[in-house]
This record gives sequence, C-alpha cells and structure tokens, in this order.
Amino acid sequence: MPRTKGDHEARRREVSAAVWQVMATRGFAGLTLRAVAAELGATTGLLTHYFPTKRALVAYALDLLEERTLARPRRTTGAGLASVRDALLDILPLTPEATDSNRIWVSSWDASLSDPELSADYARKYAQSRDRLRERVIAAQELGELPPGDPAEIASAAQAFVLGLVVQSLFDPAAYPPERQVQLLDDHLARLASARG
Amino acid sequence: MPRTKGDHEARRREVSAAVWQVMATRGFAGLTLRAVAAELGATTGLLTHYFPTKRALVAYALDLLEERTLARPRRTTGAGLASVRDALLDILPLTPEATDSNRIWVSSWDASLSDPELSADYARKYAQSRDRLRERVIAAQELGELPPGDPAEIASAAQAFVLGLVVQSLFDPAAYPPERQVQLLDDHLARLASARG
DNA sequence: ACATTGCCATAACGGCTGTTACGTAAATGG
DNA sequence: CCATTTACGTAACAGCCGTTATGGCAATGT
Repeated sequence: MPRTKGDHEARRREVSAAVWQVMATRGFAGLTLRAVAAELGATTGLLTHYFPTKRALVAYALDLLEERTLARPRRTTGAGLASVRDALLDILPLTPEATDSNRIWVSSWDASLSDPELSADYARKYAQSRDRLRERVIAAQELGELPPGDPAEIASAAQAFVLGLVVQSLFDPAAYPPERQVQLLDDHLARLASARG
Repeated sequence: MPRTKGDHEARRREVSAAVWQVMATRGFAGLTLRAVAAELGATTGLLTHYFPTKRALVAYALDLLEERTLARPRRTTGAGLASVRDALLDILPLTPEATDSNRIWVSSWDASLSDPELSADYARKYAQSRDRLRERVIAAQELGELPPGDPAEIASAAQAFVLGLVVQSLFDPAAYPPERQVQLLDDHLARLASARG
C-alpha cells in the first residue's frame, strides 16, 4: 500500500477496483463503505479522504468502469457483418472479466430505475450504443451482407437480443456457456442475413 | 381498513399489494417495512403480525406476483406462430400493470444474483418458461409457419430478445412505446418465419 | 356478561449505515 | 532541521433498519 504523496488519481482508481470487486460479489445492495474499505485492507477514513460522499464514489467507479470497457482492446476481425458480430461479442459475458462487468451493470439497474437522473443517463448510453451499432449495420448492408431494411430496427433488435442473453447467462451460466452464447448470436445474425428484404 | 377477524390470508394479499407498490416506485433498495406499512396506512406492527420476517414477506409477495402473472387473462388469438407471439406479448410491458410487474422483476435481480438460492430459483423459472415457449415453436413448425431447426434454440433466442426488450423499454419508455415493442417483436418473428431452414 | 382471542399501535432495542471530527505519522518543501 | 501538507486510522455521531416486547381495543365464543 503506497504511502507516498501525489498519486491521488491513481489511488482513486485503486479504490474503484475495490468497489467493482464488492459489487461483483455482493451486488449493489451489499455495497458498503466498510466492505470496500475491507477489500482494500483499509478503513472508511481512506474512502472519505478520496471521495466526499458514497454517491460520488459509486458514480466515479461506474464511470471508470464504462470508460475502461470502451477503451479495452476490442475485437476487429473485419468490416460489415463481421464488425456487427464483433461489437455484440464484446458485450457478452464470455470471459470472467466481462462477466463481472455485466454483473455490476445489471446490479446497478435497481438503483438506476428508481433515480430519474441515472435512468436518463442509462437511456442515453444505450441510445448511443445503438447508434454505433446502426452504423455497422448500414456498412454491412452496403456490402450486401445484410438485406435492406431499417438499420435502426435491426440494431435495436440485435441490442435487445444481446442484452437479454447477458441476463440469461448471468442467472444460468451452466445453461449458457460461452460457446452457446456465440452460437445463439451467430444464429441470430444468420437469420438477419438470410431474411428477405 | 377491516378490523374483522378470520380473513388472514386475504390480509396477507393486501400487504403484498403494498409491497408491489413500494417496489415498483422505490425499487428493491427502497423496500422498507416502514415504507410498506405507510403504503397501507398502518405501522410495522401489522406487518410483523402477518409475517415473521421481512424475507418471508418479500418471498410471499414475489411468489404471489408470479402466481397472479401466470393466472391472469392471457392472449389467445390462435395456434402455432400466433401462440408464440401471444406468449411473448404477454411478457412485454405494454400496459401499466405489466410495466410495474417487469419493474419489480428487474429490481429483484440484484438481490437474486447475490443469493445462490434465489439465483437457482430464477434459472429454473426461466428454463420452465423456455420449455413452454419451445412447445409452441414446435407446434408452429408442424403447421409449417416456422422453418425446421432446433426449437430450443429458437425459443432461447426469442426469450432473450423479449427479455432485452423489456429492459430497454423500462429504461427508455419514450423510445419504446407499446407500438414499437410490438413492431420489433413482429419483425423478429417475421425473420424467424422467412429464414431458410 | 364475561373471558378469550385476534388485531394492531406504540415504543424500544441493538445493529449497521454514511458521515464527521480529530489525531497522528510520514512525506514533502524550504 | 523545521513547517507544512498529505494520507490515512480511530472513534464517535445521528439516522434508519429489522426485530421484539408490551399493551389495549375490538371482535368473537360461551
């Protein structure tokens, strides 16, 4: 544990990692300042030193998680339909880290739905993700890999499908191992590709 | 407020309705015995009189909600593909009551994912729902309304799609009004029907 | 009419929560 | 080498939580 000065922001990121750990194991309801402190091997005094309030701590941790998720190395195996597939594969809980992220994400829904501000924030993020997906769908259509049709509808449907698959996988990982998730996604994409415009 | 004796079970159902109300508005995190009591215009003494513990109260309310959801009047506009569509429409938050139910449902996920017992219970319920859906898919295939292919896969995909659509609709009801939800579902079913086996 | 029982309010309990105040030791700057 | 700042630990606070104990009032059985 560093006792040196000056690495303020770095320490805040370490704290965030502890928040993620607690959320992934105990859920949002079990997220306590004392639990986070214990995860760090410290006390609540450390937390209050770096964050004015719990809300600020959680907000920072969730923002940082999203930032890391967006900035992580992503699949890029091709253009068109392959890039649509990549974007969707990047969401699924195919690895332990992705599972934790999705776990945290789902756990935060309860609080978000009760808070209009957070709810609007989520709606905005989903809309953004949908737009990015739509661009890839358009590209796939231009390559002739997907039949014509409203790309926004196709993107919305694909997003909903993956979102639901995430939830199913979290609740029943035995029934939805990675291969099965990929299989279901590929079937979905195959149906998109073979549908008559 | 009835002060007569003997309607013990009926009173427990009234309490459950208050639990639903609180969960739909404040979420699982805001579900407090005092909040439920206030919703009833009573005190916590009433609650402890009818339920030994909070866990028992919540379990009863959620079980009753599921029972009511299964027993409610359902769509039955036909057989085969139409019955698949009906089953999926019955899940979507197309009415205020269905929205509340889904809201409660999603809110309970945080606690469920942290509790292996509850998690297994959810996995079992989802598997059951999937099996029922699979039966309808098979019927639709036998009628020639759906191309051949593993009915379990088709059912899983449809379930995931609807589940994701539920979440999206809850977070962004403005972007997913009932017509849009139905539209997206019908598009999904149309793609299923037109896919080459 | 009376005793009993069901129904519920009131009040208090210990425990856990986020937050605050304070103390202190180490790192830093001059 | 000293003054200052940073980085925490410690301890306590009020507030809310679920739970329990107690008491009274009204409905019920006799």
